[in-house]
Amino acid sequence: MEKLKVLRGMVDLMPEQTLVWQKIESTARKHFKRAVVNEIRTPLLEATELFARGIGEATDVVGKEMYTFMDKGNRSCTLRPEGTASVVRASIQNGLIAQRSQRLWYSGPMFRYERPQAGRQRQFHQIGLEFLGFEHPRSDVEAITLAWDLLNELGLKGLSLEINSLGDTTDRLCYRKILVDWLRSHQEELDTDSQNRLETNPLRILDSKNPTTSELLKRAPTLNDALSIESLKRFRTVENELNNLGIPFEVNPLLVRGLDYYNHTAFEIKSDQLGAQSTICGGGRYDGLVEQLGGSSTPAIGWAIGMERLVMLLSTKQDPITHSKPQFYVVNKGDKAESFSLIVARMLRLNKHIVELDLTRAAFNKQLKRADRSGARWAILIGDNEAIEGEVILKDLRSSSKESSNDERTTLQILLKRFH
RNA sequence: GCGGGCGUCGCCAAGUGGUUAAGGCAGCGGCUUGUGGCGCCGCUAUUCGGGGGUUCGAAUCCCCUCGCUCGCCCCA
Repeated sequence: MEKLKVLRGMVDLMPEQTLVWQKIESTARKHFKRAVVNEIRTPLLEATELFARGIGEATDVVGKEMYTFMDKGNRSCTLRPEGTASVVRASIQNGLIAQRSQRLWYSGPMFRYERPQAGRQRQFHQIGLEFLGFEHPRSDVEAITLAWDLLNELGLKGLSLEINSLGDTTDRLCYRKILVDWLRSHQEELDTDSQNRLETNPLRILDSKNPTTSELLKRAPTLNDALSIESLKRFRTVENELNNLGIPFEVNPLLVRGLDYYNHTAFEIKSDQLGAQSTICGGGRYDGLVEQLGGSSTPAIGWAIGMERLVMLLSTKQDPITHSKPQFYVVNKGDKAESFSLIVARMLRLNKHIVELDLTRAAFNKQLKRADRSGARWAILIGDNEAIEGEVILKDLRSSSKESSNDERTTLQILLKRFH
């Protein structure tokens, strides 16, 4: 029979790995709580239309990377490739923005049909933040700060922040025209991918990794040159406030984000310790999206962190997180003992102790061997004799004494009397 | 979708044409019928991702295929 395996690009997380994930999740939860950012959870599955309209038909994500299928009602459904569109949809639908501004965060799996490689799976996980209804550039700065501080709180080193301004819609259209005109005059020097993008998504050409193209782009007109006074002023405010906070950053005029909805501030946080996929956080302002998805005009900014990439960074660190070891390991042999051991283990757990119960019915010495390996401090030995008397033998596995007369033993006997 | 590397037991791994596919870890059983850590003994791949082919003979050579992995594209 053929072996069953996970789908390509999907990953099983084994017990030793889930510890790192739990740490990230709990750190993030606490971090957001301190900034009064509330959690939102939306479905993994949405109408295809949402992403097509929200993210943009011309993007790679929508064009070739979505998990899309027809359901039994003949509706086109898509496994969410990112979180922002869903959060905006949910906020509009539930009247969240109509009431007041919102600070939201989410975490969970996203799906993109791509070739897997280091730091990129088909099912991957993001922690994201969305500020809805905040217009002032200070909200950009707070959003960025929350990303930066979260990553630092997790103990990551070698991070760098890059920011850029894409301007408002008018700026972008204006620049788009300037750029396309300029690139047309150098069309022969462009790689084929970039030539295609001239039609579909010219701004994406800016962060092409093709060497000759990127060389050419050094001479191209920059986005900054096309910014209006207001947009420029806005961008300066972001820069100044980041400086005030002492958060180091660099302006990267070639930074363009892959999704259509961004305007004004765009940013990425990269790590120097990852492979080719070095961006661990990406985000920006998306003032037009809410309206585009049917809500009232609402300014917004957000970001997303790639959890797999975080995990890669945290797993290479020196101090590994380890599983909690049992305090008690219950060894039992014999029919009455087996029955009684269930009671003893339960009783200890009800009193907040960590207890591993041996369920194998193996020989005493085998069970003790396992007790030793489990890392438990105490072994509780139960045979039929003990079970009949309602007693147990407590053994300290660190010393070699058979029984010990300290507090643990006393506590145990008191508890036993109560439950027997 | 396109390139490079790799695929031998649950894990790590030797073996690169010749009768039985090393070894280590883990697991199981025993020495020790109710007392661990150490030690010793034994057991655990009719089979080398799958399918064809070459050969007297293949894990080892060839072809195809699948999977993993790294990179391109793109993105978190």
